[in-house]
Amino acid sequence: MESNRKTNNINHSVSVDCVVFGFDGFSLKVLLVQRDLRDNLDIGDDTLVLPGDLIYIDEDLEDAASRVLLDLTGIDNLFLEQIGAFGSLNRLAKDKDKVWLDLVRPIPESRVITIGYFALVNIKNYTIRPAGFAKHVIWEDFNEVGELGFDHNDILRTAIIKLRNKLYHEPVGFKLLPKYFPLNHLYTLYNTILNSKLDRRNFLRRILKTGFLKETDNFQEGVPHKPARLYKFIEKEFENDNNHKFKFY
Amino acid sequence: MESNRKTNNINHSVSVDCVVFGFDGFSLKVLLVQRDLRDNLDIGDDTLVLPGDLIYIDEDLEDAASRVLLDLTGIDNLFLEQIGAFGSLNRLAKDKDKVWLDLVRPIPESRVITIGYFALVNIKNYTIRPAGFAKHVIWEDFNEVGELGFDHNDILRTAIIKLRNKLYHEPVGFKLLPKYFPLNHLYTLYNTILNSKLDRRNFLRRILKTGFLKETDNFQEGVPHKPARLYKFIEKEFENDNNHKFKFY
DNA sequence: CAAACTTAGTGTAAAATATACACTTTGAAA
DNA sequence: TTTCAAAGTGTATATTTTACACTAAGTTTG
Repeated sequence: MESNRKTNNINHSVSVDCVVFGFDGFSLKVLLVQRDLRDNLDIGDDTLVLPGDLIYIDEDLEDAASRVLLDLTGIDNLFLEQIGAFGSLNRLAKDKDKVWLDLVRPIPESRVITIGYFALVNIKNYTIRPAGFAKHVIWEDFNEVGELGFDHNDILRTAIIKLRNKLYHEPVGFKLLPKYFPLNHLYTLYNTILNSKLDRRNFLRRILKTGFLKETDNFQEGVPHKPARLYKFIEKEFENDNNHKFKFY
Repeated sequence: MESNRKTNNINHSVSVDCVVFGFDGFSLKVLLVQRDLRDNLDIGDDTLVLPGDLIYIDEDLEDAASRVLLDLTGIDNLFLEQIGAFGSLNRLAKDKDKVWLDLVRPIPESRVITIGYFALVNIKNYTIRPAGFAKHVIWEDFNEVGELGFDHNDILRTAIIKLRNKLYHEPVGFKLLPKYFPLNHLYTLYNTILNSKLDRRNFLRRILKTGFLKETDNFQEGVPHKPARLYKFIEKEFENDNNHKFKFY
């Protein structure tokens, strides 16, 4: 991102790329950046890519992912989880990718392995970073994502699978919602992401039985129908090793 | 491994490390190598590590893992799955680790990120590679693994969690068994790896209902009791995206 | 102000699955 | 031919899932 960074403090073999998921109440969104404009180039390349960057030589992987997202959204301390490493030899081999690499990278021909991360954010919290490339950042509808640069479609594909599995086995859907939310928002979130139409009654029963939700005394406001009670997520211990027993849905 | 490899064909920032699981009928085993002897050093360092190596600059990640395991076991085409990337800044910072790096690596001080893989092998197929460092390779009982070099205990910890989750949701236990096996072997395998004592009757019923097992006309031989029927695994389509529905156990 | 509308919120019967046991069978060894 | 050890099968009960239906309560409309 900052192009004045000292070259010798950069690891030219390893980058991070981030899949940031958001939910606007209707559909699942992914944060994408326009790679051309991002670096103030003008090579007529409007290719969209995941936000990412080479890591510093003295930077932990997750810190690098955090930094990229902080630069981009101004939000710190996002929920982040590693997707895995992507190192296919031809991951940067598209013609357009090469043009971009030549212009931006000090060692354009070097082989780069990327570590994918995914983040879940409450889309309402997202404020465009005032300066710089912020205007070239978009929330793209997940189902309308086209061909991305590099191997980013692969990374995205892996990310959505991880997200779906997580949704089934871990209390993670809340991270896409504001602090207080009506149960129906959680319900549509599950339906949207899992691409299903769960039975509403059964969903509510099950989600409440998990014990991760606490009802509050607040209700929806400004809705043209009976306002629903707002719930909040209760932080509880959750052992990853036991997550097969846990059916969040 | 081969130290005559050309330095400029190596990516000095990225390595692979492999967790190879085996099952001997009683306990879960992990393949470990003695790092000192492996490279024909004599620095009085008997530290055990996971098999691994720097990747070649023109080598896919999984190919690198395969290569390491082929060198080690002579077995090709192992079941391999990525665990993730491990890139903590202090992952090579133990004193003993540094001594070893100084002796073996052309650029000992370089920061190395490693990609972990795990493999499941039928331990009976494992033949020690005739030459070289093979005698410094051991099958260690999983429960008796002590402090390993580098951050390899972290990698191992992540691997066992992945293995357990996989065992619950995917038909993967077979890969640790020979082609034909009695159901009881599968049963003890599950109990061993999951650290549980499942109800035998219910286990058998469930495992058969999955449809991934086919009975054969062969039976155990040389056992001092009623010989059990041998089963084999049926290759079927398995969608990773649907694996929450699938309870293998 | 009453009727219509929309989503909130709850009840339940039937089907399917999980759990907890117990018993029978069969080959080898004593 | 009796004993032993593990193979292999049955079932009653508890629990969970599924499928569906109804009532409640604000808002808007006529």
